Amino acid sequence: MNERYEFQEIEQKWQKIWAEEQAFKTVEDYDKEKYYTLEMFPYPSGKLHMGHVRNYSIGDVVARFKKMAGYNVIHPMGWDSFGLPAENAAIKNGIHPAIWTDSNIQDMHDQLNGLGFSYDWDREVATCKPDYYKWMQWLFIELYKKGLAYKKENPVNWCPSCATVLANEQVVDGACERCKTPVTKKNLSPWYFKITAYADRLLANLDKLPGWPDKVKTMQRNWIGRSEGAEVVFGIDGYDNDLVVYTTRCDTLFGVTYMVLAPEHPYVKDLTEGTEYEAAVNAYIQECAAKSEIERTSLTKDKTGVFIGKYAINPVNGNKIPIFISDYVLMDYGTGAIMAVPAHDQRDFEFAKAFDLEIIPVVDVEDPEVDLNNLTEAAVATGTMINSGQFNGMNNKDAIKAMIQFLEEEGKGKATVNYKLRDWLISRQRYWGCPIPMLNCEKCGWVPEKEENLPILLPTDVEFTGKGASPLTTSKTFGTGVCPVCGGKAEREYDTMDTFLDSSWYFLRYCDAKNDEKAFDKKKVDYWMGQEGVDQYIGGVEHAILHLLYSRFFQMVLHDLGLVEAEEPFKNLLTQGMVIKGYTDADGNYVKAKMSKSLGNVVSPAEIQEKYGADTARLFILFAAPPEKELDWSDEGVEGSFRFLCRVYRLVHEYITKIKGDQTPSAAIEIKTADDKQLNFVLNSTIKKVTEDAGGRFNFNTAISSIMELVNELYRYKASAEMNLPLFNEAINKMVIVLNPFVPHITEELWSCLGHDDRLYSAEWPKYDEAALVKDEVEVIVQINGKLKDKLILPNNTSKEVVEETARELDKVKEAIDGMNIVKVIVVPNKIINFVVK
RNA sequence: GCGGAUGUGGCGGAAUUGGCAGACGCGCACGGUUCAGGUCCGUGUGAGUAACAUCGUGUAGGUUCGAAUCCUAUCAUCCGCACCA
Repeated sequence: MNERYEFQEIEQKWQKIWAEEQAFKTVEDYDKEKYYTLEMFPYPSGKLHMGHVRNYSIGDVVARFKKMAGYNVIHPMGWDSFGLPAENAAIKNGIHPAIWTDSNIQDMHDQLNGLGFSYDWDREVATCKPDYYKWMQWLFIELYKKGLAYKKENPVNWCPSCATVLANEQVVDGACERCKTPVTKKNLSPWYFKITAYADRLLANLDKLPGWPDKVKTMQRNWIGRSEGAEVVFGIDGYDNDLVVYTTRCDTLFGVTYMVLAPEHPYVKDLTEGTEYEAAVNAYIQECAAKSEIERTSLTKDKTGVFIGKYAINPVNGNKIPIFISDYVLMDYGTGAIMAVPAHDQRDFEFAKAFDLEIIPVVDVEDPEVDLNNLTEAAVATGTMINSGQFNGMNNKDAIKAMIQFLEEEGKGKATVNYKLRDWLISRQRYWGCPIPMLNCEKCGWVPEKEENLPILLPTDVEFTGKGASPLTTSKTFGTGVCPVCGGKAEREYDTMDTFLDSSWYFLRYCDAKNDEKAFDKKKVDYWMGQEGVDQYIGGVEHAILHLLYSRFFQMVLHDLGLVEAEEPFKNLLTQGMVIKGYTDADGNYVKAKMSKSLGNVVSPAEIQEKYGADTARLFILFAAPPEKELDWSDEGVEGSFRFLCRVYRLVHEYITKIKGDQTPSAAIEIKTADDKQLNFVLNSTIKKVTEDAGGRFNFNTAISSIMELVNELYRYKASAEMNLPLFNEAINKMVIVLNPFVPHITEELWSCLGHDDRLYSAEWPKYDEAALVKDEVEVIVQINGKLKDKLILPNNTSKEVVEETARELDKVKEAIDGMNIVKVIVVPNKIINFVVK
């Protein structure tokens, strides 16, 4: 055994051995209980960052622990390898995206191996490879056949910088989620997935996911945005069509004093054409269209709009009320039209004030501060109905139901449910993505490609300019195909798929990654996924809505298609916190922020690995904070972790010649002295703690701290007079095993040095001895009125009576109760005695 | 505005069921080892006091024999959503 901890030598040695021995290869064993550990696969940018290292270190501990605990563990890794950076690199450097991506994958593959992660590389997938995207295309067609994919012309979100459309979910604060460029509207005819058909199920199933963080579930609930209300039918004076609005406040129908349509509402042209209002209305529509999403949503205060010269008729009282258009009404929510009740809706109130419109209160709210005749803001509290005909006197909550019933009887409305969730726009006008396997035939219209013609390969004769239409249109070979229905000439779809499709089912492909006949075998997927999906999914919270919602949608669809058993993809979800680091800002203040190149507070995994080794990097990351919290990077902390590993290494080295090969079986180890007893106690409580913390609650920081306590105890013990070598040996061996999931290289090395021929990666997790955890003597806290006064050392399980008797004899207790009345004595055996005195 | 979280030493954090607040690590101080520095080993380290007392988990109340933990109010910070009718 080397005297010094030569981490680089050790790490390389064991990585080589693991590869040679195929240590992490997993095969289906249908009789054995499985455990699916999954970390979000990376985009192959070429370099790992600390966020990756944290994500994968957490996953690796889980995988290694569960394997040692006896599960058949699947722990795969792959590449989310379609996407814009590759294409941008191609535009900039003239390297083909495939070459750029392949080389990055190779580099990152090596970096992951360098950190000692226990992946089964036989299951590796890369979404940009034809053997993966063939099945992506197949799945697209399956969705199309089910009526879940459709093409529709629409004004869509367009990122001028990325030169592509974006899904609703990819627009953040009116800007492109990726490049922050303000999004504009463009009329296109993209493909959509009908995710709204699953809105209710996506919402309801969240209640069946207790293993997900509330934060993520709440975000998804808000995003789906279910709201219960009613559609109300208004007539329009001098127009044949009815005007349907959506409202959650049916109770306020008597308070409607005007109507508003979205500027894009289809009636607007009809209602104003050839009238004196046409010019002003068109001018306003132009003005709105020119505004970017940011301008339209950020200037929230000032309400604008135009009267269109027509009147609607209130179905409950026949009142004629003016119709306006305004951009505070959105075309893509509800019906694109609203009934305005300025007395009870703040937005309507602001608009009514700006346009000097009538305000009629219809709910006498339970708020003494509100003067209904002189409102300063909308009155939104609950209350009693007024000015509402036969509904007067009702509680307004009840009036909602009564009003809906009334409308339904009159044929003037019905109860409905609305969602904020929109259908998923999946077309992208870019090259580096999966081609959409659809053809447009002059005779037959849009038809799916034949299955035997899949995959539709990405052409290589394409120009990358970053401008204009989809790059696939520049290929001379790609565009024409044969109509699978009539055999005539058909034109291919030139757009590619959103890369979020690729990542919506990759975890299923891992279960059967090499299948070239199907997307995956159902039996294999059902084994690994089970009834409830991936056992533990780990990744950043930034995917709370996009990826995690899309994947749930996909899984449900595939479940409905009979392709998989599980209805939800991820049983348990852990969202790890960001890696942050302090730095001094321009004003000289020390602040903490997420590691980023622009702030200059980045620590690269490579430099840490070179200086201290992969084990130290992993240990520090796992020790410094619980996984779901932010991780504050500290260079001193890293050194502390390194020191700990040196300390462990030295301890083994110092005693290696004495304990190596000791064959005393655990059962034959005698516990003789008090020191022995103490060491045995610490050893077993550490095993218990690590088992619970690393295997159950995933609090790796406390698991590691308890192993540190064991090491400290071993250092204390070796100084004791009568060292019990078999016990010491046992403690060191078990310490090395429980440390293994966190720092696999050094522990394999020490295990081997200790004379074992087997490997820790396939070792059995140690059990703790309950008997060793029972102490002969316990410390009992003595309190007077809840304040600590003294401590008693008593035999374990001393009766309440004896505890009280003993405690009364203590000087400090005598002193405190002298001349006082003992009101009550509370005794919790083995823990505490409290005298309540007056 | 709505929703979700989080507030504990000089710092990262622990306290899993209401029962010794501050485990473990960093930092700092002192001692040993060393020619010396570093390493390593050991001791100490919430405030306060000569020592006790006492005070102490954002703030103010409350429940309880007993509260970091439960309840009410409030402040601060972070995150998400946001003209969703």
